[in-house]
Amino acid sequence: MEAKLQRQQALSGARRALVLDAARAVFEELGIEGASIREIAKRAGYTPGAIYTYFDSKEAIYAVLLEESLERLQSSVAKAKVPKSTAENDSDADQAARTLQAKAAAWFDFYMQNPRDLDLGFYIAHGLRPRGLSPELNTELNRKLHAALAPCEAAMTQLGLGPEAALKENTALFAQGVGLLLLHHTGRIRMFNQTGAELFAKYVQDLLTRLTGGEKSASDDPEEEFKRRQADLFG
Amino acid sequence: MEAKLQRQQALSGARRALVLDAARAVFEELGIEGASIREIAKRAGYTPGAIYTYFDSKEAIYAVLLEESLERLQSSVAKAKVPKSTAENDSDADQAARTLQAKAAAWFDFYMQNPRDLDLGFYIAHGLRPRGLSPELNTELNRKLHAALAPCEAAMTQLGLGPEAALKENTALFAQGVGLLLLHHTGRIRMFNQTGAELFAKYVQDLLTRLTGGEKSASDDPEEEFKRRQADLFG
Amino acid sequence: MEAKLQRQQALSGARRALVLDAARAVFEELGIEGASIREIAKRAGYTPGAIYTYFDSKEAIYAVLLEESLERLQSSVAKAKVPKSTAENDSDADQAARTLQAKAAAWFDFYMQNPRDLDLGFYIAHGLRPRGLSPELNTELNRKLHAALAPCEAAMTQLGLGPEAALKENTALFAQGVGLLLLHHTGRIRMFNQTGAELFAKYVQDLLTRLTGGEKSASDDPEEEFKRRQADLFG
Amino acid sequence: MEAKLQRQQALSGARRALVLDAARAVFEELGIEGASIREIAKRAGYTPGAIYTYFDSKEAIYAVLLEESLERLQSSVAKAKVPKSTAENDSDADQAARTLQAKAAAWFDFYMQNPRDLDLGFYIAHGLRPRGLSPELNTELNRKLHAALAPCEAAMTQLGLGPEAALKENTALFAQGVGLLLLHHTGRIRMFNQTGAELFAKYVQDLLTRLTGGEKSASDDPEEEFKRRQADLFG
DNA sequence: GATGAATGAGAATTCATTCAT
DNA sequence: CATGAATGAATTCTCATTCAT
Repeated sequence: MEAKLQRQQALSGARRALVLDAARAVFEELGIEGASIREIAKRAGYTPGAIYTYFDSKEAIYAVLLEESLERLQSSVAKAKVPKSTAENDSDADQAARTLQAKAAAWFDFYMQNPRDLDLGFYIAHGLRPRGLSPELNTELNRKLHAALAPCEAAMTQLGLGPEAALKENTALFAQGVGLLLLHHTGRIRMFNQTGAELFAKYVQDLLTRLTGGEKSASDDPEEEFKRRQADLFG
Repeated sequence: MEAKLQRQQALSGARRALVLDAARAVFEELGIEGASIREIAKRAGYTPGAIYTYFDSKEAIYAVLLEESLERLQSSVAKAKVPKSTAENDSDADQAARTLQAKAAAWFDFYMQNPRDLDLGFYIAHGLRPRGLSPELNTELNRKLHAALAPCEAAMTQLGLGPEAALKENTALFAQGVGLLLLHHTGRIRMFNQTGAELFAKYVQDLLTRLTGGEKSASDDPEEEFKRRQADLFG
Repeated sequence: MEAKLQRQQALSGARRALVLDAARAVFEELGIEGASIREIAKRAGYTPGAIYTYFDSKEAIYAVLLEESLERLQSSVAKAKVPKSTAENDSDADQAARTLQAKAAAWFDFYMQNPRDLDLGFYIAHGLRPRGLSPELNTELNRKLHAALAPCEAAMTQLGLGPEAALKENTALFAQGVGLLLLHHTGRIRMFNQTGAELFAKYVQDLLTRLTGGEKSASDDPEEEFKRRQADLFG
Repeated sequence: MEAKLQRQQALSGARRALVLDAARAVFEELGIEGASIREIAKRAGYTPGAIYTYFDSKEAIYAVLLEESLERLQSSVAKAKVPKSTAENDSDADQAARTLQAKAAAWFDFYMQNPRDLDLGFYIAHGLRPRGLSPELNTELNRKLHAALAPCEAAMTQLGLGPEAALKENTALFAQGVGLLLLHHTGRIRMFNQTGAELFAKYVQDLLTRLTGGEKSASDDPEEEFKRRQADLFG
């Protein structure tokens, strides 16, 4: 009996996942504006009405997808490896610097390779403004985004910044990344003959320089380090 | 006969402008998602069908509106006054620094106060990807955006950067601003307890520090300067 | 040019009327619950969307239909002929009595023969309670209903009732009629082995007796008069 | 085995009753239009499909509910107390008059305070015409309604009316009440500046006057009696 | 140049009902 | 007995666009 229940729940979950997969695929292909319950149902092999067995509304699907997305983001950042030092005199600050670089690159890279996830994040901001989002969910989503960005902030604290300053710098870092990603995904970055990744790496580099007073860099040779970071991003 | 033709063309242009005015008003009020040909027509005193006398499609209206928007942007930046020095030993570099600050603040401020223009800019990037945009128009739009941002780039060159470096820094500056604006308009910036304007001013400040080796600041007292900038932005 | 305009307006009105006719037919056949924009459009030879060229909403159609209905009701009452007296000693009171009988029979008869019009009247009372009805429209509809029932009230006044008493009696009269109509149209009246018309005539008769102190009847022979009324109702 | 069968039937009946309770609550709260199998099931703690174990269709639920409603109506009327006379010379006719008043007030009051029950009664007359109602059930419902109204009819007989006349008057009485209730529940009565209860009491009063030739009233002071009746209705 | 009419596709939901499990 | 899944048809309404007049 328990086994049966488990099987059923698994099935149910699987079918729900099927719908989510379909929704993801639709978003991927048609974008958020092109997505519709009709289309999602069609891809999932369902009647439109059947979707409502699994989700209360279209917005509810968006919300779940976004939650998932943020979880993947956080997981990506968490899993990002911080390179070990090759130098002898590796200080705590050096370690923190490498952490900042690695974690920042991780979230930037995530959105670089998953543009629709960025869309999703800003969709709720319907025309760049929030809507259809319960305050609780909003809080939850903020929490998840924060969690994903927290490692960078922690690294900055270790580099000597106070909590307020660290928050400020982390916000600026996030803004820089988001701006570059937007420019990249809209093709506007080409107009500047730049790549988003390159500029983001440079930003992080400059940030470190600022934070460590220029004395300490994450690598002895900034140029070399820069190229390594590049490779990391798209490796 | 020629006179008649001219008169007719002038009239036509005026009526076209009427439609554009209506469209602008609709976007301003209802946002891009809320806009519809019906609504635009109603406000212009036309029936929906009549709109197609002046524009081939809804997207065509968007495009023209965006062009206009970029022109206003450029004009705002051009008109932005660079403060005269009060110090005796005012160098060219000091002048360039003040220019950079003023011009950057100008475009940032423009989008801060006209969020719909930002929407418009990114709309064409329907879900953050271009659509309904001919390559020629795209090029033209890029040109106009570039023109608006050029003063900042020029100032950087004057501060000693080579053309490539200046372009790079200008791109980064733009990305930073766009990121902050996005965060601001979506309300996400509150999650960081920051204001976009403040962080943007800080970014420009840090940029100047980097460019002038820290010796020269646009103002003798960075803190005071910072507050002045703030006032500028929302004065 | 004027002729053209007139022709167009006539056409437009005709098409609008076409939709109304279709709506009326649908109501007639399917009842108010069975009516739908789809169905109305189909009968009118239109796409559902086309209906919205003529009416803002489904409720708007209902409203117009109901207004029309009340106008027809009023017109029916207005046109109802009051029989001349055959007696020599015909007083004003006799005349008023005959008026009351004729006018009351007129509105009762109207709803007897047009059950859907009664439905319509009470539809707005969605499950016996008003909805989707702007206060202005509601007032207007009330006004129209009042106008249709006014002649009865006037007759009662002439029979010596004060304004308040006349209003009271008219309300009771209307309630009696409505109740009987309801019983009739739902088939419940058969359960009483009665006909609505007969009972309504009796009510009016009794009312007259009450009002004239029993001395005066509209006819010298109540029974004969009663049968005449019956014939009137369904003649 | 029989015991088991009985137990099962009892259980089944209880569960069926559970569904009915839920349905009643839903109707009470949401009205007939707002009711849905889904909602009823939810409140009964069931899934929609389960409802079909107990009822063949939505309409079947309505029917049972209406039967119950009529039983409650009858019970209300049966339980209605007839006031004892305070006068010395209390005749049978006086007693009958008081009975008529009390019983009529009882059913009127029942529907006054339970508007949904009235809805239910006329729902089956979907748009004022029967549907989804088997002839047998219809007969049964009629029988129940009759039973509820019978006491009034009996009182009239005691007041001297022949069977036919009593039936006729009872029908008229019912029609009057139903008409007033409808006017009341749809808010239309306000348009006449009247209250349904007041007018119904007056009707009964007039009826008694007619039946007793004006000599006998249920009370010596009609005005006082009238006020007492009012209190009865809404006490 | 402009209108009014109309299309046809599409939007998100809701619903009573069925049925394998 | 009850569930959960699914259907399929229906609901009102919106929209960009076309086109004869």
